[in-house]
Amino acid sequence: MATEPKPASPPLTERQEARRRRILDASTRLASRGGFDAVQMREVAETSQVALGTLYRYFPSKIHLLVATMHDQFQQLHDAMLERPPTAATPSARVAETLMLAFRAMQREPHLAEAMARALIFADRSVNAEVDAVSRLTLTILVNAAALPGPPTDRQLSALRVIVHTWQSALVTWLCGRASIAEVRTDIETVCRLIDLAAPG
Amino acid sequence: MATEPKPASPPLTERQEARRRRILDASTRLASRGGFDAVQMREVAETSQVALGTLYRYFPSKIHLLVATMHDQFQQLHDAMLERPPTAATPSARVAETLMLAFRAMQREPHLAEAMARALIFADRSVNAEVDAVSRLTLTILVNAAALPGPPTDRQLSALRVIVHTWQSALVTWLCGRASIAEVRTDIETVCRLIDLAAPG
DNA sequence: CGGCAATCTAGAACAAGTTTCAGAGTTGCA
DNA sequence: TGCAACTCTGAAACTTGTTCTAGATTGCCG
Repeated sequence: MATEPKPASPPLTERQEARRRRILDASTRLASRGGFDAVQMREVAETSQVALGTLYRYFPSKIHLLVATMHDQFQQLHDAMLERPPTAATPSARVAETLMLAFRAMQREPHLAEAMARALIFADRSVNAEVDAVSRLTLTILVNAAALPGPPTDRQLSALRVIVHTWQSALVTWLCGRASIAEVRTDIETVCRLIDLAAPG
Repeated sequence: MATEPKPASPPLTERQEARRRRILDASTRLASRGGFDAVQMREVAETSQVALGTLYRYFPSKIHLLVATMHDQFQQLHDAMLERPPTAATPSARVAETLMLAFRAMQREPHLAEAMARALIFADRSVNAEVDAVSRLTLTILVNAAALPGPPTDRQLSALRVIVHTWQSALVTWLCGRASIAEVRTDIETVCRLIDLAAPG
């Protein structure tokens, strides 16, 4: 699937690591301020003290940059969740709890959420590697949250994929004012029932 | 919700109607050829024999244009479905049947599907009116397909929203090569179970 | 018919993503 | 240390979506 020099990329030097971090931080800051449109490549380059060409060497497009930003944010979210796992009684309720927690985090930074979510869903094939990374991380978070008794079955994995789709769409729909929080909550609870429904046996 | 001059737009003259149709046809043709990127506003204008400024008067952005194109295509799909309603036994199976039918139509024109789907999910608030129109049409198609005994309940409407979200996401995921047809089918069947699950009582 | 208001046309201009390039700076390595 | 290869910088150029302007056309009303 991945044709880009992503998997076997050479290890970065310390300065390069620092540059990458500065870029991601600038992206996050600009996105938090004004959303997708406010993340302008020239400004990201300037803010992170890097030449435009260098920015494009690290992230080959604005979409790549924002998807990487999302991955970065999700990792922080994941760490936070490992500290405080969901407490609800059933797998579906735990997944719903986790998603609503994530949703509330997004509500706190709606512009950032908008920028990342739109980049993620707008991404085309050239961003597959990065999008897959985010998907895998998301799935990991949800599998952890579900805390199923055994390893997830195919049906449960399908249910989780559907849940992720729904969560992403609901997020965008809410961000665009086409759905209320109440509808989002309802839809998330609705779709999370699939987990119990897909229980083995 | 709608702030644009959409609801009470004055009736178009015959020539204007013809221009609009030429534009939508050009958009469809270009999208079928090369997808989202191939729909270039200058080329749409040229192909449809209309000045660039006029194109922007009819459709205020590329996203507006592609969402309108999707609406146009769905209306044709809807007409086709009224002719041959789904035949499966349960509401969820009928909805799944309809969605897979639509999915197969998309497979026949993958570039067109990509262009429309990406425009739809990328659309921001300024396109709300048009996106809502497509959502309403989609929901209508599915409610018809389900052929529920009574009017749909809130839970069933929520289930249908989730199904639409899933269908759209699955479509894009498939178009980007991030999921196989088999996964798409599985996920659609998975999510359609929500309809039965949400049966009243 | 004459004229006004809206619409359409052609084309330039602008904005932001992306590419390119020459030269300066770094790094790895013998 | 010295050099070859790679990386970074700064700036200009290019692409495509979008806006603007000036002048022609159209549609309509008296």
